Amino acid sequence: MPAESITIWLIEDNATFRRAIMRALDQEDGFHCLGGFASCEDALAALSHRPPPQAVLLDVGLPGMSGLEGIALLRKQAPQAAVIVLTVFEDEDKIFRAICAGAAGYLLKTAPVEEIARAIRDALAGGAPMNGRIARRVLDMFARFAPTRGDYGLTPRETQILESMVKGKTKKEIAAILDLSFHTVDTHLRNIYQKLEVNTRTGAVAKALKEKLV
Amino acid sequence: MPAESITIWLIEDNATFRRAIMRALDQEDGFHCLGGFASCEDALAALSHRPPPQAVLLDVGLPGMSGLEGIALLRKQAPQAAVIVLTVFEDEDKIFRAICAGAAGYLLKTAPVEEIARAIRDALAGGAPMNGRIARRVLDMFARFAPTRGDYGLTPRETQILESMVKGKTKKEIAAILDLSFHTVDTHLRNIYQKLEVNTRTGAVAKALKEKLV
DNA sequence: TATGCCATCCCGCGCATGCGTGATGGTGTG
DNA sequence: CACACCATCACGCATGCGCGGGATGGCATA
Repeated sequence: MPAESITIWLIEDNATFRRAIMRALDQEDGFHCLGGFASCEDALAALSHRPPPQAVLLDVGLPGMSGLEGIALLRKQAPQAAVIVLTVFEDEDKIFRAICAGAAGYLLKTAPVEEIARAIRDALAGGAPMNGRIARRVLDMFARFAPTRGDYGLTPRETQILESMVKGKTKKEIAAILDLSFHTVDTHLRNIYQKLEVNTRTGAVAKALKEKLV
Repeated sequence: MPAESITIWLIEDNATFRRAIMRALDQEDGFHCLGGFASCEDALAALSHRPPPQAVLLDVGLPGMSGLEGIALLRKQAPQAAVIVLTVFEDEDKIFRAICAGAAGYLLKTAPVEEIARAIRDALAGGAPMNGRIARRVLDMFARFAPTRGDYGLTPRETQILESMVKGKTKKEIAAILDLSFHTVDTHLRNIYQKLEVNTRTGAVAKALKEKLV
């Protein structure tokens, strides 16, 4: 095999589909599909006695080990391999978890072979190939993460006390840390509760963390 | 102008670059670059007496209003317009904030006109065009968000109670909600504290939220 | 059968918390 | 000069909480 050819493994339980993809990729210029596995377990076992590939195409939704776990394990045993998820699922949770597990790209199974080939090259070049709709979903998820930085008009002192509270300190401890009277802390706390529209420290901490105002 | 042509505005302070891009895009098939602005303020003002375009190319790092704020305002006044960020910056914070503000895509200024054109079509088709490196960065950021989904071996019941606790409920309230004795909730709570290695409800809630185990 | 693990329930002590109701002084704005 | 807002401090009371002790029954696995 020529030095510049890209080594690929494919993990996909449907044997027909697997072979079809492997053959198609192998015919693409510069690709070498060296491994076909029906499950993540098989691929992981192979990693112990075979050199890792440069890219792994992984179908999530396999029998046995969840594909999501699979990504994490593959990434651990072959960190330099780019794991590209192939899936029929488009729901946010799956996408999110795949990305968190370290997937380098996320394609739909409906993608033509040329797109898959392009994606592999892209991933190895440091990119993150994604189907357009998937990419949009990722951005949407992202946008939903930090938008709720609500401003409740907390004063610096109140923010400071809220921070200590998030760390699990009691009023007495906070008073000691900030060199204040217990009563002062108490008053600040009440004002915080009012501004955050809560009436327990638990509620305040929850709101503070959820809305990232600490 | 033909019905199927795509209307575009460009916001870019460098007049030479702006005119070059506008001309180039206008020559692309199906594009109509109708507006060129030197600042977000100008574009926003134009929105009040001109129909919004389908896509806005926006250079962040402009004088006056920050480009990041600009995105949010544009999105508010012309929600249906796809805002694509054009930038020289590749740092995570800028990318992150642009995305949170609602950018539909993120391109580098070094991109050739064909790529820009493709990106606009992609964005309008519901995609999220991104430069490959940018996309990778987005995924990296994402992965860094939820890495610590630690497993503390909480039982279903304990998880359930932890959830209520995060909502700010007292032990008595939780008991009522789950139709349990107060004492039962108390015991579960103690077990939760032990497993999470905390000793206050505040600490438990903080840990639960930080590590996303709710 | 024994040994865990889980979910359920019970009592009481001491301290922390939430809240009502005050007060004082500083700072900045109309 | 009021007025608002902030930071500071104070007392008391009812309730909630953390924790030290218990207990029972169910359901697995060894």
